[in-house]
Amino acid sequence: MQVDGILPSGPPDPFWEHPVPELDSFLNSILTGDAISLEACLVPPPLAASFGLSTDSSLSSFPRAAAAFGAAGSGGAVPGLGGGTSARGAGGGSGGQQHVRRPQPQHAQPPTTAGAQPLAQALPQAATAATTAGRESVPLVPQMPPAGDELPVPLTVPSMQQQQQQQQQQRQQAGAQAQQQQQQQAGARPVRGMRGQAAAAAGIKEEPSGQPQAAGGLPPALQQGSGMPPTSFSGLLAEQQAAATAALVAAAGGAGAAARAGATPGGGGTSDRPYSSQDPQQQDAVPHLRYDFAQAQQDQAAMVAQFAQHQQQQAAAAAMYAQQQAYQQQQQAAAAAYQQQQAAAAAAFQQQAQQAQQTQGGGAAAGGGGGAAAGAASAAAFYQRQQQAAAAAAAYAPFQNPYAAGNWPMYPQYGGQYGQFGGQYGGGYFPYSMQYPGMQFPGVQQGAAAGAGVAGLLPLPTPGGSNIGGSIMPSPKQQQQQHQEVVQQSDGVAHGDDDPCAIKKARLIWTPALHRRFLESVERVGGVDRALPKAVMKEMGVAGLTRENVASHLQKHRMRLKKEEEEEGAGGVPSGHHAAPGSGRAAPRARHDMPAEDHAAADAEMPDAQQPAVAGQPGKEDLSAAAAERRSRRPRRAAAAANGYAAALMPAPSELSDGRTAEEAAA
DNA sequence: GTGAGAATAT
DNA sequence: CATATTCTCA
Repeated sequence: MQVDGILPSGPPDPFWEHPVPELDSFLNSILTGDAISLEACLVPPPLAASFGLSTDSSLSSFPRAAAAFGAAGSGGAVPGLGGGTSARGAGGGSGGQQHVRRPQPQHAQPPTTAGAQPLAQALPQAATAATTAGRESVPLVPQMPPAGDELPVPLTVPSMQQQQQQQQQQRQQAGAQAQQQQQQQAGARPVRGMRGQAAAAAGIKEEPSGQPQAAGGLPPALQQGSGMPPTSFSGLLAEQQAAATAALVAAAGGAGAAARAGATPGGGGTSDRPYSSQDPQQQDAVPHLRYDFAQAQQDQAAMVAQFAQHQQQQAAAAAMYAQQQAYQQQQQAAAAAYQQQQAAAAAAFQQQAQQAQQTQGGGAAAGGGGGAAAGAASAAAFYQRQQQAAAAAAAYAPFQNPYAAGNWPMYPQYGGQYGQFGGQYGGGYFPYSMQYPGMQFPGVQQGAAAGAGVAGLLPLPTPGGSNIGGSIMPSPKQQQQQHQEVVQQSDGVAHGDDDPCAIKKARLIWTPALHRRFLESVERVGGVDRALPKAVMKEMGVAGLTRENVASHLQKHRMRLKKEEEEEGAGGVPSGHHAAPGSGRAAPRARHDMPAEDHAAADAEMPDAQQPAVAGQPGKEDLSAAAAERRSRRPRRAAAAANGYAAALMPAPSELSDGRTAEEAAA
C-alpha cells in the first residue's frame, strides 16, 4: 500500500519496525529493484536469521538455489526455497543448468562458513582465479611455448539445451529490449567489482538518499566500501545499485571495467570479478571471466523467490499487513528491476506489468498464498526478463566460431565439442575450452566482446588449471604477455578456503595443439615413461594448465600407448601413436566431416598456426627431438589411417612442420 | 548403452 | 606421483 512509508525518508512506520532492522534494508533493496545486483543475494546474517535461515546456508545456498531453480533441480538442498519453484516455472524454466555438476560432498551439506559471503565469491570461482594466482604462482615457463599451443586451456561449456531454446524464443522479443539495455548500460559507469556485495550486506556507508538510477552513473558513495553497518537504506541501495549496474554492464559486455574494479582501493581483497568477458581496452590487462552473468541472474532470481517465501513466513508469523506490503513490494521490485534494466520507462513498464501479471496469475492460480504467489510471480517475471535480456544480447552479437564443430575437421572429436560450445556461446573460442560445471555462458558477453571488435579469438575462460571461473584468454597476441597471468587466474576454482560450494574445475579439453605440446614436453622431460606431471606441466608452459590436468592426460596417454603396444603385439592393427584425442568415436565423424585431403588444411587452422609464434621458446632442439620421436612412429600413423581416423589422431606432417615453423620462426 | 576423455579420489 | 574411480558426453 504505502510504499512511501517504508522509505527512509518517510516517517518511521510502525509496521516496519521489524525485529530485524536489516529486513527493512533488504526489502527496500528489492523494492527499488536493486535486487538485481548480486549483492542482493547477500543476505545479512541477521536478516537471514529472521528468515529462519542459518546464516551460512542463507548465503551459500544461493548457488544451490540457482541450481534448484534450474531444471535439473539437483541442488535441492536449499531449505525453504519452495518459492523458487514457482518462480522458476513462471520464468520459463530455462534457468537451470542441466549439467551442473558440483562437488557433491560440499553441496550436500550446508557450508559451515559462518559469515555472509558474497554470492559473487561463491559463484565465480574463476573470479578468484586471479587471487589464486598467487597461491599457485604457476611457475609457468617464462618462455612462452609456441603460440598455438599456448592457448589457454580450452574449456567446454555445459550444455544448456533448455536455456538455449528458451533464449532463442525469447531472443526475438527481447532483442530490442536488450539492445536498449545494452546501450543504456554502456553509458553507465562501471563502478566496482561485485566484491562490494559483502559491503552491502555487511555494512554500507550512509549515504544521502540514493535513488535508483536507471542508467546513470552510480552514486559516488557506492564506490566506497565502508565496513560500517548499514545505516541507511539509501546506502544499501546505492551499493546494490552499483553492483547491479556493474553486473548489467558486464553482461552487456561493455564493462570489463566493472570486473576490473578490483582497482578500487577500498575494495579490499580481490576485487576483480571477472564477469565481463572482455573489455576492449582492458582485456589485456586482466582476463575476464565470462562465465556467469546468467548464473548470477539465476541466483538473484532464486534470491528473490526465496525472499518471497521468507516473506510469506514472516507475514504469517507477524501480521497480515506485513504480508500485503510484501506483496506490493515484490511487485514493485519487479517493476523497478525492469526499469532499471530497461531504459525505456513506459514501454518497459508496460511489459513488466504484463509479465508480472501473467506470472502472478499463474502463481495465484497455482494456489499459492497471496503474498507468496505474488512474490514468486515477481521473481519469475524478473528472472525471465533477465533471461531475455541475456538472450537478446547474445542475439545481437552473433559471432562466428572458427572452431565450430564443422571447422575442426581434423579433430572431429573436438569439433564436436566445440560445436556444442559454439552453439552455446555462439562465439569463437580458441581451441581450448573449458567446461565450467554449473555455469552458464550466455552468449551475451561473448557477443558483446565480439562486437567490441575483439579479434577472432576471444578470451576464453581459462580454467586455472583448475580454474573454474575460468579466466578468459587474452587475445592471441596478448596471450603471450599475459601468459603467466592467465595461468594464475586460471585457477579459478574455489580452493576450498572458505568456499564450500566451490565450483568444480572446468573441464580441460586437450586440443590437438595442446596435446602436441604435451607430447613435446613429455619428451623433453624424459619421455613418456619417465616424465612427471609437474615437470611436463612446467615444460608446457600453458596458461591455466594444472598439474592434475597433465597428470590425468599423462595417465591416459600412457594407457593408450600401452594399449597400442598390446594391440600391436597381438598383431592387431596398430593405432596412431598418440591417438590421443579423438580416437574412437571421432573416427567416423572425422571421415564424415572432412575428407582426408583437407587434413592439411585443418592443420593450418590449428591454434598454433594461428598464434603468433612465441619468442624465446626454449628447447627448440627438444622440439626437434620430439618431432623426430614422433616421426619414428609414423608408421603407426599409416596404420591408423587405415582405421580412417588416423589423420585426426596424428599430427599431420604438415602440422608438425607448421607448428615447428611457427615456433621456430618466433624464436 | 557404451566408450572415451577428463576430473577427482585414493 | 600413480592409479582407481567417477562424471559427462557423443
